[in-house]
Amino acid sequence: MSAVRVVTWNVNSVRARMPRIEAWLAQHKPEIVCLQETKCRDEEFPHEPFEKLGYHVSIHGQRTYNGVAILSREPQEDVAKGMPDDEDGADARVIAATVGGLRVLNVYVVNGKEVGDVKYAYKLDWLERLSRYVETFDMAGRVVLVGDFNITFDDRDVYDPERWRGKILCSEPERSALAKIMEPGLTDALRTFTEDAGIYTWWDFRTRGFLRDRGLRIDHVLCSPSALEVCTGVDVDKVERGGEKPSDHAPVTAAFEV
DNA sequence: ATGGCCAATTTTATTGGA
Repeated sequence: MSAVRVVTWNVNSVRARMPRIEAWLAQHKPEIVCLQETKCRDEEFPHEPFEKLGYHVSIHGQRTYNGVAILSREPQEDVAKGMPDDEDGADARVIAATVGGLRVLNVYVVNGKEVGDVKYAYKLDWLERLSRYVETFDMAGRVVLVGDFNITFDDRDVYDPERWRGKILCSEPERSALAKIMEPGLTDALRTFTEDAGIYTWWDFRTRGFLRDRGLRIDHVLCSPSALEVCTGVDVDKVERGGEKPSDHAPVTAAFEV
């Protein structure tokens, strides 16, 4: 038995965040790290600092927007970039890898801008495509789907549920789309440990939301049954959201005993 | 009720984020 921690963290630009990321990894030494919004081309990705910290690195990058990466202390197998039905030039929002028998799928879900916007329709369509992709995963094995889902599950994930009712990140069609993705057997790992409201993973820069703890829980760790069996906890590192030049998302860590 | 901040590129504005 050994501990494997899987971190999901929307870093909001890997290059702008590098000092914070390096310090955090050096402090916590997690085994697997899934990054979203790396915001750089593959050739611009800062491989060296991660390799010096002892990580194998797989990336699926894109200039300016999107971009995802998986870091791991153990080597990665069967790295898959994007989704099978991605067209040429599709957003770089998905990467998967197998590490130590754990199939890790890292996603950066479309934001959607606002309900009714063309980007909202794109979000729902994209989620439908993700659902079909997830169906191809072997849920009898240990599957962990993590990332920035840009969707809350329910009122407990929202600092002011009435204000957000039906709005982007909280609308029923988004939540239904997420439920459909989970239908093959995925569970929101955090909710197997606590029913508490007020656990957030993102706070708006613009409203200085972190100062008043006005946040949303939109970054999730979803586990197949056999992964959930060995999951021992899920933690949001709010400390990392404070200080100088943080991302607007906090890292979320799921611990496994495998 | 509204605006606010941050990062990258198109850079002294614009776009996107959530």
